[in-house]
Amino acid sequence: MDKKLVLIDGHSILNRAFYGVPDLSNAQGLHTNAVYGFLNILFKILEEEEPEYLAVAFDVHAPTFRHEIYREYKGTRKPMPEELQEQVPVLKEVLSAMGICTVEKAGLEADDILGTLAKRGERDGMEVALVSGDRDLLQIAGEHVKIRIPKTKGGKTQIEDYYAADVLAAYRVTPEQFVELKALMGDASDNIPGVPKVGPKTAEELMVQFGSLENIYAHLDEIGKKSIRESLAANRELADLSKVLARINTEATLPITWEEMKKKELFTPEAYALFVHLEFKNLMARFDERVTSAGGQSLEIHTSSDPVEAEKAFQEALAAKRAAFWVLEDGNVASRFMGSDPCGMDEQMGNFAALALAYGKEQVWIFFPEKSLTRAFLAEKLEQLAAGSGKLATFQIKPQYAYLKREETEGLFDVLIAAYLLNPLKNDYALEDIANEYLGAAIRSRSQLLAKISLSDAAAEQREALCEYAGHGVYTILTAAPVLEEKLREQEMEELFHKIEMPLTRVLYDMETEGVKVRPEELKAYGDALVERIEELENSIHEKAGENFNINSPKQLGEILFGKLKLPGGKKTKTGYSTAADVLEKLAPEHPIVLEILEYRGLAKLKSTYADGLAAYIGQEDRIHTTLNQTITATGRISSTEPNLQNIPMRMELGRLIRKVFVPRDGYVFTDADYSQIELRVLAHMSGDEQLIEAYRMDADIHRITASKVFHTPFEEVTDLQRRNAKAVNFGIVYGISSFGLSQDLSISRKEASVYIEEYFKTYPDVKNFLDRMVEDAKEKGYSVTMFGRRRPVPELQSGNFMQRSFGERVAMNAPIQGSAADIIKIAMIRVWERLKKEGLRSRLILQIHDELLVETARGEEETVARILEEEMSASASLAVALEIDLHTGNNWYEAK
DNA sequence: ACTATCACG
DNA sequence: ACGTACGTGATAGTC
Repeated sequence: MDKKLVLIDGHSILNRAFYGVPDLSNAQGLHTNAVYGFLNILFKILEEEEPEYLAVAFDVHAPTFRHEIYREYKGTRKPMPEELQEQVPVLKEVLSAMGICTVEKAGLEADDILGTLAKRGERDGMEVALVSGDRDLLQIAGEHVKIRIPKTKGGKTQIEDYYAADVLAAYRVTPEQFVELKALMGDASDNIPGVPKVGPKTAEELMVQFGSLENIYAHLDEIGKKSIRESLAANRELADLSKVLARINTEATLPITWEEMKKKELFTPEAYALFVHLEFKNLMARFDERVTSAGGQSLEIHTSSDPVEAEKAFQEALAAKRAAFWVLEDGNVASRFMGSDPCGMDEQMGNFAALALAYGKEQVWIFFPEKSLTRAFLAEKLEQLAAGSGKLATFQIKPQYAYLKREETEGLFDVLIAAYLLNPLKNDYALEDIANEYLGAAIRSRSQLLAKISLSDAAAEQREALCEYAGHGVYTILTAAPVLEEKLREQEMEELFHKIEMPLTRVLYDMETEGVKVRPEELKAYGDALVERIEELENSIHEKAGENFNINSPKQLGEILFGKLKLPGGKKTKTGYSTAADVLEKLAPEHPIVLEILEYRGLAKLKSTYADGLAAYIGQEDRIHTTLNQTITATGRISSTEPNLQNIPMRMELGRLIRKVFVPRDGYVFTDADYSQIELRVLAHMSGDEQLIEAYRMDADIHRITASKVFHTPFEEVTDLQRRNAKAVNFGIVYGISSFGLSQDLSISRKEASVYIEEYFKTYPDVKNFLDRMVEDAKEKGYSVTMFGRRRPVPELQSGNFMQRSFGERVAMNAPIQGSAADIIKIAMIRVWERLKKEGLRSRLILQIHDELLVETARGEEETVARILEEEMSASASLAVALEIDLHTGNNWYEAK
């Protein structure tokens, strides 16, 4: 069989990929979408062709790229965007790491390199596949030269192939004639002038009729159209010049040999490390070669189910200065409580698949529970280890408290939490990323090693893979912990880590385990009541529309409203008309169907997300166990998932009623305490604005005071509208004020909004100074900082893009405020939790909703709990203004709020 | 897997 | 001129 050669037009494919793949970037803010897309195309081609030789050609000076759309509209060059520019060297680095030959030469365009190599390959008896996004290359097509043009269609890459015959079929000219076709019609983006008045259509006709430029000029008089004939006659030189320009040089001198272009092993450790850095998760799955965390050498992993060995290993770990453990278990909190009957500790430990232990110099053990080695025994050993004086690290400690019952977190170090604090912007904090980022080591990921099988199944069926996963994982934990600890110290987040985040892991574990009781029958009844009205509305809407359609589909709804009913729409969104609530509200007077749609939407939301959604999470004893995530948000807030209990309806009465199904257990009541405007108070404190601080000292309605000051109106005479506007400005300030945003919120002109903001800043001048300083600082340092030292990187501030930079500015204003408030309530949670324990109370903290804590309070403990909440929440930070608490009790969440 | 929408602070 | 308020998560529809 003939040898195969694949040639790739580097810049052209990178360019294609850039516009075809949605914006991606890694943790450092480096854009990666084009490189990612390029590699996808590359791998697809390699799979299909399986070539022996491979080269990628580049222009020496990055050309000005031509985006199709711009070419169409403007016919001019568009400068290469910075987001793309920065990916060129990255791609070259990746190619080099994979040992792929890149070819570039001063004075030669990539086209010429490709043409030369393609022809050379053909002469040497190779099958050539030339991959480019540029149709100019079609002139190179031949019997053994296939031009492959990738097209991205709806996320999928399809490739058009052209041998010489295909070019003839598609364009009615041979590849050789393609040059002259282009010479006639010209190409503005390539600076080929062409013949005036001759466009693609005319050029094609002429070439089909006459076959060549030469022949066209030999038979000029046979051309029917006078204007074309005259233009051709007058521009002979231009036509000839264009032909020279359009022709790709296939005889260039390139001092490169086939040997250099030989494809080598692509999946090298260097490439793997780069992919980790670029966060190309699915591409990393292609690496089969063994890469390890132990400095390239393979790690010796001991496995055992023998209690004597376990005892010995734990004793050694206890004697070591540092140790790491990792309990591998399946499922989340909720899964521990999903069965019908309340199960005992033994059964709850059933998820426990293995325990990994690492200490000293590459001592790595993995214990698999068996009859002789019980989970309870391992848990006991773990407990003893944690009670020792050494440092003990782990990854994601929260669920592991099921086996490590201690309430103190001193000496414990969760590398997940540390990695989050060091960069809260990441989507996930997998151990392989931590190994790469902080140790420069490469370990294989769970998906690579175990695909989608559960850990307990892996323990039974894929023990070897599980051992690599657990062993390298725990070794990474052991070695990364001191690195992360040092970084936390450097970045002055040690205290935040040890005093707030680590103790909080324990608090959150208890809250999750405790859960919240609901009344299933009432939830069901609530849902049934909704269905009745939903069906009524559905019928009425379909009747008014004159046809049945899916109201839940924005697409179909848009067609009905703006197409069939001809309502004045035409507003926003990329995919079509917007049917969002604010748009529909403005449309309500136009047609009675609109109000019904709005009501339908509201009810459908309550039914699907809350009535039905929550019901699916009810576990033993009618309790719902949410997962409280500590490493999700950019600002330091906690988030709640499966289910989200931080967005239970509140603002609208009908939705709010669902809170009646959240109830305390028998013999208990709810105590709900929330901070009054904590973010504004944080702003008053951090800015030190005397006026704002004074406003809070007056102990009156803050929005009314603000309105009074901003609108120069006596306090008593402030109108509701004035108060509403002042409130919106207060919110706007916290979000990182912009006149546009405020005008949108208040439905006023941007000018008016600007006036409000100006007046606000005149009233509170140091708030303005503070916000400016926050942006300035963040710009200089690259991150924002909260009162307790929490950082949030703001890479957008460096962007050349106005929109992105403006976003960065708003983030820089908001993050210190939202983040400090998050710090404060976290401190309060820890203290409330500790007091409840210390005072031997039966009451439990069960939920946090950003500025609010919900305590399931034992009857008889109401006053004590109220006092604890009041005291700890107001004392959790010492601000220039008081931290006020609103506190209520009730027999359900509706009453207590 | 992505988009639109909407629930909360 | 650019076109957005800050931070989340769940659902349904669409591709």
